[in-house]
Amino acid sequence: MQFSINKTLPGTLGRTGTITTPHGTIETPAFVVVGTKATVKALTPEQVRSLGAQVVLANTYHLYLQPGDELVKQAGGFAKFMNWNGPTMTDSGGFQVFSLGEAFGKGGVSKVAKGESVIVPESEHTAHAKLASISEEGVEFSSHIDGSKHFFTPERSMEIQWNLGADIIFAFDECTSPTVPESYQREALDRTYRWAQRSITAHEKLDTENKQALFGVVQGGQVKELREHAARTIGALNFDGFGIGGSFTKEDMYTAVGWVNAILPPEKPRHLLGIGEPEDLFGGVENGCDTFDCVAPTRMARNGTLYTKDGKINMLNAKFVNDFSPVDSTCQCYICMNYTRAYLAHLFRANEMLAGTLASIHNLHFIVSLVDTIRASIYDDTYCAFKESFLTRFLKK
RNA sequence: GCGUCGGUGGUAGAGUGGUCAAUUACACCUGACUGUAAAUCAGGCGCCUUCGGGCUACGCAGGUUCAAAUCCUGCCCGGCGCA
Repeated sequence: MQFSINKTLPGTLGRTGTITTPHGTIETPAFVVVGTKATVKALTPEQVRSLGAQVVLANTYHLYLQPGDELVKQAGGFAKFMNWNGPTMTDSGGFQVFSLGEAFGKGGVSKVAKGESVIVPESEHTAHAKLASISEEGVEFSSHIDGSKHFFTPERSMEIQWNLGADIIFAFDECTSPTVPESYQREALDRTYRWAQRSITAHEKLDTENKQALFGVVQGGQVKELREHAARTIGALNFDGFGIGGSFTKEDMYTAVGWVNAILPPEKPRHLLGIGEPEDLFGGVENGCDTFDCVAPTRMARNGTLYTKDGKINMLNAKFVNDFSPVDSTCQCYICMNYTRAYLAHLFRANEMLAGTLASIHNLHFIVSLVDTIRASIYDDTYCAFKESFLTRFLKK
């Protein structure tokens, strides 16, 4: 993998660039489409391609459990397996340490916290039922599919990701919950650093020809000192790029990302893990992130929420039943050119599979082309004007 | 015509004297969703309310009872059986 910076966004950490992988290039900033189980839910790869996506990200944990990374290896890697002819990434499974561990069963805990800090005092921090438990060696977890026990280590994650065969892979990290105290954040951060070193060592043994790029993951929660420490230490390791992970408060997300990217080596690409609501992308780009992935566009789509330039709309709302206008009258996507809100509303109400497909095409097109436009606006020197006009309209109530 | 079973909220269908404004499901209304345990989840769903409560409701009309969706009588409507 190679990365070149093409232009910078004056007065910010933002830049445009090109990532060259063995399976094609990624013009950055770019939105990475999530295809967890080697499928972008509800879509064919042709649809994913034609909506403008450049790169797909799959998940180590999920593919390891089903159908198994050995089988994916036999298939020629997950890209070939799913018939995606383009750049790919895999997440390390580190996020599942969070979602199946500390966040398990807690509907209110997500990686982006609402409002003030949700850190609970150490004294009130008690163990909850969960599917994952962490030790220095790695993470023991129970399969959410059949309850069987498994053990992930940095070495195992590297091995699985090698078998899955993505162009860009991530070091095994611990994504902490926003509900844990700072003392734990610190402990987890140190462990993630040691896991990063082990990930590099393990990957070097597997990938002797340097086919896969390995990105280290910067954690540190919402604490400036920890974030900066992580950026310095992880940034000093021999990674090809970096992922910024963990939990944020919505308001502090961009500043936290800025702390990190001010320190990370600028010549290496940075991926903001799991972030991707429209309003978040601007903050991410300005603060030096090159790529983003997020399940929001596809999950929201399947659940009936669609992006429009005037904000999100819920297609299940009664008012759309006889609304024969397009989802977004200014959108050029296949859905907006060919279908009405009333039709989408009907498909959702009738529980037809096509609802999820059409909505996913629209939402992904919306996000992917939003980031494309952000990129273009940096080249054109119109970024600030574009951001202003987009956000004013998108966020107005 | 006789007999018999049954008529419950938008629908299906529980309930068979008080704890029933009525289980449950679906439908309907609204909200949530950020490295996918997710085509998922949560709340609401008779009318009014100063949120204490008040009012009207289980085919219709009467009656028994302190108390009826629940018991009795008549009527109306539907299924089935016999003529």
